[in-house]
Amino acid sequence: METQQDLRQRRFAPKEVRRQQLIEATLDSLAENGISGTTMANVTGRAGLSIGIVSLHFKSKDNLLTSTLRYLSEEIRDAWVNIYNDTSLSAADRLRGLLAASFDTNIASHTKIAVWFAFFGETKYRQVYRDMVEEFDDERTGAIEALCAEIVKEGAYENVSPKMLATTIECLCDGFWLNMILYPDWVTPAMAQNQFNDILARHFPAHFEFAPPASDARGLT
Amino acid sequence: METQQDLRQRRFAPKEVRRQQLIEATLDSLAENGISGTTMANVTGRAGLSIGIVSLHFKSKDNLLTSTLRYLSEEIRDAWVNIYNDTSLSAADRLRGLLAASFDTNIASHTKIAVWFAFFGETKYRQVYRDMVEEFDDERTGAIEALCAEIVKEGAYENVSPKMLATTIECLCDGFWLNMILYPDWVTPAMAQNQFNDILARHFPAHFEFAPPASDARGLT
DNA sequence: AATATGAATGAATAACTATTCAGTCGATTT
DNA sequence: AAATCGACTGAATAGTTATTCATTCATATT
Repeated sequence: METQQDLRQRRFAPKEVRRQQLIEATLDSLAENGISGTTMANVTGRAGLSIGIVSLHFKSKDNLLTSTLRYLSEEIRDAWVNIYNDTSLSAADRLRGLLAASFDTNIASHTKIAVWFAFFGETKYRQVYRDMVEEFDDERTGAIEALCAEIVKEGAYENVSPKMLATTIECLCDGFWLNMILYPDWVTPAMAQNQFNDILARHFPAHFEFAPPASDARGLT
Repeated sequence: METQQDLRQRRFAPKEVRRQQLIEATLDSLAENGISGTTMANVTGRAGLSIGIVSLHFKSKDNLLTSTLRYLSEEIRDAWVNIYNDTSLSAADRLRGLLAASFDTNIASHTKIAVWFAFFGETKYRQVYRDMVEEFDDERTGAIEALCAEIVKEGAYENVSPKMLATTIECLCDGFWLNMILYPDWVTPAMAQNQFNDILARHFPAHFEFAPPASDARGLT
């Protein structure tokens, strides 16, 4: 049987294999060097291919970057949508699952988070991001809001605005992501999970439990 | 009397005026074009000066960027430290003031936030950021933690970890900043203030009041 | 085995950019 | 008024990078 790995090493491979191979090399280069340091030579060198290969499979560098962003955004959407759509689970479990998916180490690896922020760093690509991902972002915020609304209804909670809480959760996600790459030793996915749980327990005490305080007390100065 | 503005227009001006002028042009260029689009010609052109001026006042482009980051980080530190150090205010008011300063439109303008994220976007400058700002970041998180601890003591609140809450606040700040430049029509400084108030009211009900729900209810779908 | 196909190569090109530095020019001093 | 000073200029330089395309070569077809 011929594996993907074999195909990559061979001189000729199907277009889709090469495209994926180049996108992954681009992810690595963007994470390591940012947009200004990501050159064609760098990307193709990482992939073990020649300079000219990009113009063959993607017309231009710009198109390669755009395709890379599309790949990332579709990957992360797939990750949370599956859990969100599983209506056999309770709303609280679906919310827990959606957040867990957002900090899964495959989806939110150091490399991939760094690439997101590489795109956020320049107006030009921030616009590309908006044009491409705004719909997904809206969908995701809407999903979180819907889950919060369902939990509010179940628990007859007062003084909780699902829309407001959804926005807070989204912004907090982004903030954790940023601090995970700025200070990886300090901010970890486990910490993010823990803090989300705390926030949710404060809003929905019948649905979420406070974590035992031991893990945090240790860190107090 | 000779104003700063006059000095800028003249062929000769003191070094400090030129340095500041170049830093401001760099801020604008970084916000508009990111790091990869910020060229010497672009920066000096904006400042109405010639190409060679950067090497005269800053040795290199790299030094210009580093100096720009230092300027930003000192500016934001000055903004919150003044309020934090005013011990005539209550801890709750000092926390409110610190957060208000972080979303002040001079400190956290669209341009300046975009510049922060330009530096976060590339590993190389993320490292520069860490080396330069980590101390300030620690100081700020420590200040927020200390204020939270004081409020906890005042209110004899249980189940609130100052360290954990400080981290949440910091991450939420960053998340709001990002979304303010990604979706400026959706996420505004006023919204950020409102959400911080809600979070704090949930932790410290005797110190912070929930805002009237009217402003949010309008937005519900 | 000969031919055809098209994926892949990489040298060459054209465009761009940071840095340098000899010369310019307004202000100050003598 | 002449000389000095030093902030400023911008053409020239050296280096980098995206893009192109004639050529190479593994595989498929006849």
